[in-house]
Amino acid sequence: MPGPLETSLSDLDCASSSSTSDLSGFLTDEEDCARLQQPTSASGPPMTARKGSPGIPGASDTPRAQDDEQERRRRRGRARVRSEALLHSLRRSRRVKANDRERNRMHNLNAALDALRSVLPSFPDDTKLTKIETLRFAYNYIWALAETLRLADQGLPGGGARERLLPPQCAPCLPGPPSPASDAESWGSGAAASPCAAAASPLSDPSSPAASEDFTYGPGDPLFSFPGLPKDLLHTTPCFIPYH
DNA sequence: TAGGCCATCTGGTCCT
DNA sequence: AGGACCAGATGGCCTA
Repeated sequence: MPGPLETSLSDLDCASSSSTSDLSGFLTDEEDCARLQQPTSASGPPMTARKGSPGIPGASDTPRAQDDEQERRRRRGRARVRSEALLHSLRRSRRVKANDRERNRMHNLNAALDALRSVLPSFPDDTKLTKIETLRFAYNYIWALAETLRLADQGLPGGGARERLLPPQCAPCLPGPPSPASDAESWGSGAAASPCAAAASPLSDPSSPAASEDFTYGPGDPLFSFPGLPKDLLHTTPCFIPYH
């Protein structure tokens, strides 16, 4: 049976962890608490190993000396449980705080992604782009806009050599001047591990707006509007697809 | 029901 | 020491 001190400390520890909104970590907490609430005898081996060794020589024979020894053991046991509980409590509170910060950090990241989604051309059916789609789409969109500006500066109508229209990440697909190496992994896992992989079959995905027969884009296009973007840009840029 | 996406927890590492 | 960042694990939800 745990003494009053052990019980109160363990209860305090469990209460502190359960008072948080942290639910998934709660199970392990309960296990830890259960461990902490084990009877003092459960923390036994060190105690039994010391049996009879300390104390005044010759005095442990009397009943009074045996009582004192037992009391000392009980105190040591209580102190040990108390320090373990405090350590656990400290670790737990740090973990809970770290979880809170991490949650907040991810919320900020998601908010930034939402902000990014809000400035990207939207689809009519209110489909929310996934995170990876948002990033890919944003990349392509920025590139397309930059390309539009560049072509406008050159007085070109929007056509041009295919090579010139490829974003740097697609360069490995083609012979030509070197450009920054693409990091295929950064484009996520799955079928389209890189823009180049996506470029292999630009219109193959029937769910892609670009695959639709009546697909158009440009000012006023209800499906997939990239304001001011030269129309043939899409068809000359295999990487220019929001979906993989 | 399998697979994709997501939120959350967690422990490790790096930075201030 | 504490916070930020990261990647792995896990479980829930949704859809084909």
